Amino acid sequence: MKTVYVGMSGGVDSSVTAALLMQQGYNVVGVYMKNWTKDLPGMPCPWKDDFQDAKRVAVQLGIDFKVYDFQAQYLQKVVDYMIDEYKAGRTPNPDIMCNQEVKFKLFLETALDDGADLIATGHYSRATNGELHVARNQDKDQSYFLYRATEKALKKSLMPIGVFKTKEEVRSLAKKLGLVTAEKKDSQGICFVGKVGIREFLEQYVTSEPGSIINQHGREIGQHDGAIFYTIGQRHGLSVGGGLPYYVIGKNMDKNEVHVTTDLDDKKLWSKQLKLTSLHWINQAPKMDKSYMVRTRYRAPLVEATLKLNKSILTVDIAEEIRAVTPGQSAVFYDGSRVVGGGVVV
RNA sequence: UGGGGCGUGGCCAAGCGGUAAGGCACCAGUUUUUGGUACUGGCAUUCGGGGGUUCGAAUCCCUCCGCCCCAG
Repeated sequence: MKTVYVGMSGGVDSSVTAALLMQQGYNVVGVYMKNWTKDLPGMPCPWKDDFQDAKRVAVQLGIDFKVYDFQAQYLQKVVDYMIDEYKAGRTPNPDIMCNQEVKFKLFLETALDDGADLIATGHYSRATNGELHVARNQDKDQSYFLYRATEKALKKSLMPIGVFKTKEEVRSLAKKLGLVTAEKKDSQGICFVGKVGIREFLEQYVTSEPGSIINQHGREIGQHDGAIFYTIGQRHGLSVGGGLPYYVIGKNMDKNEVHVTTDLDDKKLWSKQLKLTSLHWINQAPKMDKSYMVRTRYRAPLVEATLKLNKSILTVDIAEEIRAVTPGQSAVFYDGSRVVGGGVVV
């Protein structure tokens, strides 16, 4: 009998994951990854509740339960990365980094050393034969966040939630099994900070100064309180009114300027070509003479693209214009249902 | 100082005698395991101040205040 260590976050999905694997005959061990426990002003960290829920489900299922304390590594690999990226004027995706460094590396290695044959997570995605595929539930598909997992890690990973067509099925199964997390609300926001906004989080770690907001004609139309807080395509939070909404089209970190436009067709708001770095391919590198489907943000519709590699930079020509492509964010390629890999927008 | 124009919520802006459109911003919520987007809802008992005419005024009259433009 194979032993699977299931990452249990205290949510429905990972609860059902553990239950399903038991039914499938695995020896299941539940693991709560303690990644972040820090309270922030006005928003206590929900880790204790989540931990309790994970533990309760483990007890309900009658499986062993462990806690892995990854706080130090999480801080270094995910939080520091995130803060550094923001400081550099980019917009990072901490959850992708969390999957790459913590769930499918640290957790995997720790579990294997601990006696596991495999690990499992509650992701809406499918890991089969070292390949990563989209979830059957197209709406919830989380493969975007997983493109930096390695083939080696995927060979050791199970994602049983990926076969469900709807979230309702997962919930009703949880209900049928009487799991205490059956009705728990989906989590959102940065995985570790909970509902706190990114801005409130950043304010704890960086100092910022007021700067100019410049419109498409080069006119200063207002002041912001730190260019670091803004990202491409953003509309709210500028506090400048009068006529049409303003969208961020760029930043100048040296001058601490935020550039905006009221023109929805502004060239700087749309891209037909991307430059990617930090490339990561899962099975083998994509072919340069073939077209793939790509998305530059979670849940965005897939668009056709062709790739061209020179040195370590991948140039991607897209079939249609994509709005607000943002440096620091990831572009992920698909070949049918299979995730090919991707890279980070320069 | 003369001549003209304007002053409506934080911003832009309709209304020009019948009891305050709309947009932006903001706030709340929905969607969402990043950021962002989008969607829904909320948001002026009051129209620069004061007085008057009228059944009734932001809309007419008087006056004061503040802007803007053109003159000389």
